[in-house]
Amino acid sequence: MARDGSATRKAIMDAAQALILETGFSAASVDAVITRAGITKGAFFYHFKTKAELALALVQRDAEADAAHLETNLQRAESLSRDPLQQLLICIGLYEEEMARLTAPYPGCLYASFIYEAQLFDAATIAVVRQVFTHWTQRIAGKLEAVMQLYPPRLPVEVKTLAETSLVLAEGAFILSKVQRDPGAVAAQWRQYRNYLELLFSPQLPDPVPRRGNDAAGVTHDKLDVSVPAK
Amino acid sequence: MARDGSATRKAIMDAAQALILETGFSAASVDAVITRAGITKGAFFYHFKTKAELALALVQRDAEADAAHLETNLQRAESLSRDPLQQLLICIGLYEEEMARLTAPYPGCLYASFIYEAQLFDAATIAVVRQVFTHWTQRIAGKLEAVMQLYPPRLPVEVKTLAETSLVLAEGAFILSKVQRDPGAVAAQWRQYRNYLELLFSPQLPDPVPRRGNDAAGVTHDKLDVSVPAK
DNA sequence: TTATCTATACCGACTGGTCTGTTCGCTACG
DNA sequence: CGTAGCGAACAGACCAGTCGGTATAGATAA
Repeated sequence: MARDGSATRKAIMDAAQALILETGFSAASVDAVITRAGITKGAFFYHFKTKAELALALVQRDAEADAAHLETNLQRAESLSRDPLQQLLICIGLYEEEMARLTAPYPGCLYASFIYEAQLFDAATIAVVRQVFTHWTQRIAGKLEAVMQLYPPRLPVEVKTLAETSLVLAEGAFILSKVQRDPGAVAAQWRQYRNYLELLFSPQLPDPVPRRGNDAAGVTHDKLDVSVPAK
Repeated sequence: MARDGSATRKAIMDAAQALILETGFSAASVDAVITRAGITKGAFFYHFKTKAELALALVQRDAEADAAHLETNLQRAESLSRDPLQQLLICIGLYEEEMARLTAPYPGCLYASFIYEAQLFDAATIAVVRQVFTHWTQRIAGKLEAVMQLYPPRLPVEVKTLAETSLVLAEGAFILSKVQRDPGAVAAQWRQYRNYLELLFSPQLPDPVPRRGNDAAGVTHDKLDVSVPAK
């Protein structure tokens, strides 16, 4: 089957993505990528005219996957509750669950990786990253608007900023998890965002939690009552 | 004055730091650094045996500066209130003010930059980053412990995770501000952390804010009544 | 059925340039 | 005059990208 190059193309992109998350874009040399992918220079430059073209293809692939992922989770959440606040909390909870399921390779984000080497990329590549960010923000902000119609926030907040906080927490959590080599850190930070939204909007606030023992060993992370099908 | 090389050393480090935040470590070549610093290869390798040694020196310098910065802000906060919760909120507010004062060069964090190129650095350099993170976390967590002794949280939280959220928000906000080219984004996210802590712990919750006009134009960011001396 | 042709998919040696790091020499102070 | 501080040329490794060539699959045609 010398006729289908899509597998090779995918192998290149997968190898490159993993390498970039480990070493950054500049240090992920074409030689290193092709070694990891098990192919040669010829194959690489057959599929991508330049290394920059690979970068663009990578962010575009991630952008589409992430957008689709968000829609999936939002739709699941919307089918599980009619209340906008609950929908948002469930959606965040779904992301939390997914991140809690992660194990070995400490996650990372290509967008952040590229942004910290921003000068290396052309405007189009960076534009994709910016577009992903604004799309995510607007999608969440839309939900937050609906929430605000129903529940006045206990503190003055801008919807846009509050929506961005979800992005910010995710990106920051990736960094923390890499530093600590603890994939669980990401889920824990999603949980903080859920807490924040709940405290801001939820009409009936939970009773204060009685003080536990001296160290914070026995905190109960109550599970969401939503099971996500393995895809 | 051929006898004092410390100025040259500082020039190298400053140029390198700025370049690294723009392009990443690998792309910040020694040639680019010395051009920016206005010196030559000889001077560079007189002060730093290798490029890796420069990396270590940079994170160490930042680590010391950040630790001192945190102590300053904590002490200022402690002198302004006797209540641990207020102290923490004031301390966060001080960071928020400083970030709000930033303008042109969208801020960035050397730690995050290094972490996304982690494989390039030796264990000692990464260890410094990890140490900065744990130190910050423990310092904030200590304060949070004192807060919890007085005010039971409205939701179950781990002090460590909650302390890490401050770090996570800061790191994530740097990324957001770089993507949006908006230095103000960092301050806005610090504010979210203040909100979260207030909602979690403050015994008298503010009244729900009445819904404003359709767009979120007129949010009042009430100023802290604390002025920070220009250092 | 078999010979020929063409486009796709890939190989691997090679090139010009850039990278980190070395070497040596100059100069100005103590 | 000795050495701290630095300039300038150089060395060897590595980089992205090129190019002539190969293998295979299907279309065409005899």
